[in-house]
Amino acid sequence: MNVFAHVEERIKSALAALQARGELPADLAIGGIDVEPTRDPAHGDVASNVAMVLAKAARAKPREIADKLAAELRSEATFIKVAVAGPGFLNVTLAPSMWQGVVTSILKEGDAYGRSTLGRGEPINVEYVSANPTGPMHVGHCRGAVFGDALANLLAFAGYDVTREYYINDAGAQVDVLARSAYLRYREALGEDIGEIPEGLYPGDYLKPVGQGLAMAFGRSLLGKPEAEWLPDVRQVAIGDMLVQIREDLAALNIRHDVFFSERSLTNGNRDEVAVTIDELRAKGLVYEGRLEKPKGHDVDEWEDREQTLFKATEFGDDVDRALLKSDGSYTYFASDMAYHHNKLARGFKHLINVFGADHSGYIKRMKAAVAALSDGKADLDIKVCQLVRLLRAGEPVKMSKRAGTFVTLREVVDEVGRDPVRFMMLYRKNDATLDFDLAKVIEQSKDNAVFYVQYAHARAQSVFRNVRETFSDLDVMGVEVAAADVSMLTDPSELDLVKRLALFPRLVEGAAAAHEPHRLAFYLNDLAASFHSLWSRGNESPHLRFIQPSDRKVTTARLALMRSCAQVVTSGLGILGVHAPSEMR
RNA sequence: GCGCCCAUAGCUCAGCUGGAUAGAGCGUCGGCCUCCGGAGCCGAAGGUCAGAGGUUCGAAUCCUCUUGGGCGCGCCA
Repeated sequence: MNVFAHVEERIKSALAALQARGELPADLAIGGIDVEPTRDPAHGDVASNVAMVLAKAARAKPREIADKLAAELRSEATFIKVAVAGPGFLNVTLAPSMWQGVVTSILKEGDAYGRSTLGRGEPINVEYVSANPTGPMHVGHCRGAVFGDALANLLAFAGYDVTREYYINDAGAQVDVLARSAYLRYREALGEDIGEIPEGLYPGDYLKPVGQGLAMAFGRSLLGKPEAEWLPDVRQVAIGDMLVQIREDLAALNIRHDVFFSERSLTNGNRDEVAVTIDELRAKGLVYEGRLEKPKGHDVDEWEDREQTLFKATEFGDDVDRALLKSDGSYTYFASDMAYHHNKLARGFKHLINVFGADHSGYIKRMKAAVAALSDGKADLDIKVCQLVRLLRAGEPVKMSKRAGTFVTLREVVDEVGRDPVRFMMLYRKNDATLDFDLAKVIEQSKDNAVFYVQYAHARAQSVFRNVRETFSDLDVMGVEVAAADVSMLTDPSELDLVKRLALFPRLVEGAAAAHEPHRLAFYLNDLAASFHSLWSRGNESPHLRFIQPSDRKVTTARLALMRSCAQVVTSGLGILGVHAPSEMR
């Protein structure tokens, strides 16, 4: 049961009643109504702005409408107080049974509590990570990976049919560099002294095993041949090895993708999907041969003013038209990416989400333009940009240089601080704000650290479940006696405070899913844990508020029900974030 | 030069797509362990929401400008 939905429903039927009696215009457009928790308990439990929103269209004063609605709603049995306040807020105080009933429904729904039909089962494609397959994942990839994964979880929880996708950039010049670098390691594996790795090739040691693997597979057969003969084979092996490693890195973070989509596959088979896409755009009159102006204020060496094949991105809000072919006639990355999105649309996705790193933010407009053009405006693309992560250790920046091979890998970070803290901290911030990630602080188990704070709440609840067996040996915490507990015994303000927080969960899930903002969940869980810990401490001061009351089985059962529903929401919420809810912290 | 993102308490950040008196954590100061886990709880101090206009019943939130930071700027990916 969603209490906010319940109130909204009652308000709407009250409006209908007023319209039926002619007290409000019959053709009044009902929209934009908010039903939200009050910030101040003095305003009751739930507040709505109905009257203010409808005032103009109804040509009446907000307070007048609110008064009429209030009169109508006072007969509602689940409302114990309906008041009009301020500029025209409708403040509703609910009967305690409404709140207590939340506990019962959480236990009834179990891990389905909070799930939503917002997505109506519609397919949605979330593309994230998509790191170049030229090396192990480094910390820079970490945030986008965790964000995309949590967002995908959240959307699935909110009723979407989610496909998690990784775009493999295996067709450009970078993978050729990878192949050359691997070939060098191959020669090294066969005993040759390769000396310093030349400028422009990847120096990392991670390619040594690739070289050894090539030596095993090909023996000396690739030696002394021209590059054109060995490069495709070496490239394929190297990319394959890199992808294996990337999947392992992702698995360490509990991340998995449904589809790994190869850029090369767009042009590999009988059908050149890039050409098809460009033809389609040409048929729409969106492709032309032309010249671009040299960008101002930015040093572009060797600018060559030449005619090229361009996509009319400016017709869809981009700043300039974008090139589809390079000077050597091959496709630009953007052309391939358009074909890739054309492919997504062809697979039936009308909702697309791409997770980008901050360094790709300049790419947003052209990508949105591409999807708008390809789908004739019928599909939506949301691009979530994850800002940079500053890696610190005890306040000092960790120095990284990709050239010197001293960049910190994702695996190193996960191994050092653990999966749960990494995931939670990456999500405990808006995606478009920069993030300081301090390796020393993240493992401190204190309130500084929201992960442990939230997990601790769950562990404490589990601890009570263990302890209760000593008092009521025949009481099964997970059984029907608790599920059917008399929740009307939950009357203490701090108990109701926790219940109200639990009641917020479904509403929060919908808001976070609609906004594509999983971080809201992390903050919610922190607040929920605070309510829980507060209630717990009340028991330290007032023994009659402890969960286990040896002399009162009914009260104990009711409180166990509350604990169980809280543990359920913590588990569900952390689950969406991909964080484990432990039964003990020791 | 242009585009995008950011600016909220001493510090790190929320603020539920425009709601009522702007909230947490850390830090500072003061309290709470004979019993369900003190990795916790309770309280106090701390604000020109960068600045100036505008939109309206109502703005930290939306629009314009200014200031100060970050990222990016034909054929790289």
